[in-house]
Amino acid sequence: MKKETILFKKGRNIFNEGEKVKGIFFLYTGSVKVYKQWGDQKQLILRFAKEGDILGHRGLGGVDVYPIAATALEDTKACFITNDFLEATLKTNPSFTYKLMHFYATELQKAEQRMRNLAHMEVKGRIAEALLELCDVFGTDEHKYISVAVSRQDIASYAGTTYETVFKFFTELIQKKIITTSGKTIKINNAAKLKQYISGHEK
Amino acid sequence: MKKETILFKKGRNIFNEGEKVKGIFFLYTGSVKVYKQWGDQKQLILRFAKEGDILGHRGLGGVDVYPIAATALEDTKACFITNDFLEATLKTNPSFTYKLMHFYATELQKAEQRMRNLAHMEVKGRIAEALLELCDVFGTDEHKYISVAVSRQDIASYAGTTYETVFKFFTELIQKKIITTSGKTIKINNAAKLKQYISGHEK
DNA sequence: CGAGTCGTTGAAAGAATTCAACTTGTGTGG
DNA sequence: CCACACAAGTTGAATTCTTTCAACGACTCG
Repeated sequence: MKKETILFKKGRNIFNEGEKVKGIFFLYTGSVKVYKQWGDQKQLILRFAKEGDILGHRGLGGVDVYPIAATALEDTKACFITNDFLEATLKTNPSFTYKLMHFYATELQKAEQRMRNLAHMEVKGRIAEALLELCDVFGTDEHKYISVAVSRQDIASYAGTTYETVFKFFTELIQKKIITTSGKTIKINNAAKLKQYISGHEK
Repeated sequence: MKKETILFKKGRNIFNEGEKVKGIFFLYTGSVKVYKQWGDQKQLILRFAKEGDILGHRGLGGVDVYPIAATALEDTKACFITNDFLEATLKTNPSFTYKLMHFYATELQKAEQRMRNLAHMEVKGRIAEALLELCDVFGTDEHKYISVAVSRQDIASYAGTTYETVFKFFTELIQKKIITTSGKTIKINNAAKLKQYISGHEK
């Protein structure tokens, strides 16, 4: 037993928080949200992943249960790699280990950057950041719309705020023509103005 | 040039955010805060480190400047390891690389845990968490006081809140005899009650 | 003995969430 | 094809939590 390709339908859970770690995934196609739960209702989305990204690597630290959950945002194909195979590869292929270590280091930096933002940036800034991040991760289609339809609830969960707050800020942004929406997809018209909401917040 | 031991006086910066990465540090003695700046006045403390901990390892991800700063909380001795030496060790010693990778994976988990807390936990919970974390990292002296005197400002920066808010909550905790203070040091009398402020927050 | 800093406190202001209502859309069954 | 029920989208107002501001007393340093 080594690798196998699995298809996850849109909305399906790939793995759950607290579930025993069985291995890691490489995404072939599709997109995924990775998140942590808080109470019943609230979640914090840690990261969006797309083709080429690794998933479930958080299972490698100490404990043997996933500290996070992952759900497919659209139909997603992933290659599953068992722990045994992964461990064997790490042992025989030091340069792979080295690369993976660098990957972790980068992820850590990003996580800490975001930690600071969650702590000190105001909500509008965090939502603006979330939009730019989505654009960055998923890219845009031929009409400059963000390629994946992410719900406002998910944007809220990513920015660490509520659905309504996102909604109200979106209304403001649309009025100012900084973004445009069409159904569930979003277009950023003016990234520069969006970034103004982020800035270093000096009074 | 390989390793050298350096002494940092209390309050001294070990390295600054944006500074070019020169290597990493292992702490022999003392304690350190690792933080990110926000604007002029605000900072978010990411982590407290003590003897035996690694410092500056965030410099390994992609960019070659430290994404964070570190300051000694008390007189601290550290062993400095240059990048060259570190890289050489990583290349010749795969099991070290493997361990370092695991270390990163664990740090990443902790960071994401804390991210969720910053996003969804209310302030009192975050302060309570900060106290328990301090206790966990630094341990207590013979009178059960936390071994290192950390300023309330630093606790605020760790919990992502303001000095005054920490102060007021401390007053409440002291009244309820959940903690005791003596000068700048703190004793936790009732960890269980402190944890109540953290809980899963279901209404 | 001021000047200034730090610790302490209360009150005001502000930001975001929550709540509740209303509108729109969707689907089901008559 | 219409009527009704239910879910989802939209909005404003009230509430809550936290921060900010300002003032006061204590304590330290020239």
